[in-house]
Amino acid sequence: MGPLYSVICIMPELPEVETVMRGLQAVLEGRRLRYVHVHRPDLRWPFPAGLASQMTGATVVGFRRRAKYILMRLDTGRSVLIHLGMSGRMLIRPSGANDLPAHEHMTLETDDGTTVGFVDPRRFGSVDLVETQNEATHRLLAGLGAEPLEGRFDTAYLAAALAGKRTPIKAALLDQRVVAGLGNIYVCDALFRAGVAPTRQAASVSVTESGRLVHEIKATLTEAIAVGGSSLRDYVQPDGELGYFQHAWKVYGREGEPCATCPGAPDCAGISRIVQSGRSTFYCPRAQR
DNA sequence: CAAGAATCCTGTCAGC
DNA sequence: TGCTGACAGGATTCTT
Repeated sequence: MGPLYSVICIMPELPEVETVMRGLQAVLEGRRLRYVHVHRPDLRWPFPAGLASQMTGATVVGFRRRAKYILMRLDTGRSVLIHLGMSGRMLIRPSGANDLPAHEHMTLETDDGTTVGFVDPRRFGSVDLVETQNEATHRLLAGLGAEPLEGRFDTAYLAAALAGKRTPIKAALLDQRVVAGLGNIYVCDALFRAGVAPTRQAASVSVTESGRLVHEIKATLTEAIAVGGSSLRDYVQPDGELGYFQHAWKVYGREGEPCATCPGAPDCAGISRIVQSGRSTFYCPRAQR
């Protein structure tokens, strides 16, 4: 792992997926795939039958993101549905390349000689094929909640989704049926910025607080996407890594550090870590109520 | 029906 | 030095 990962292992959430997708767009859109190969039978699920043969010879006509899924649309009327899981990344390299990188499970080569490799050590990622016109009905996409950056995700939507929920607000925001694309890192940071304690029962979050959460979720994601876009030239790092970027989380991974909201306050013990639903939550018990 | 636990996987790191 | 075990977590599946 390079210096990008020195702080903590970076997981792809919505901003990372968006940035990876834009990077794929830059190198693949309009290109014909002259070589496609899968190097093992499955990731999280089996690769669909005939994946490589259905992609080979096709031209990539566009990209779309839904939650943490990337849809690569082909001129055959089919889309390739990609999820990066927890450790998935895309590596770009010149064609004719040497050895297969470790954990590269799918390799694409375009008509201009660019090679794109899907690398995923933990193999929580997935690849599937879906008819482009039926994308929204795919089993992995059909039940997803609102896109957090779209207008449908507003105060009224979130307040309605939280009403009656007995689960902690942290768990509710991680539920992809409520809002699609948030992961542990951005939920922790958005809750901190909105001043809402992650332990609060979802139904106890007021409409006003729902509005603050909506605003901070959008702001957190938008800022991260901006960092991802601006920090990369053509979205490809010198080492070929695509779409990942450094970002300064306000609370995630910062147990014991001073809280940015109440620095120096005698009753602020800094950022705490607790476990909710088996996952780490980072927050400030003083600043978040 | 809802909520939480178990599950998949492997690189990393703390502890002995 | 090298081994072992804990840990990280997205999303599905299972259990309560």
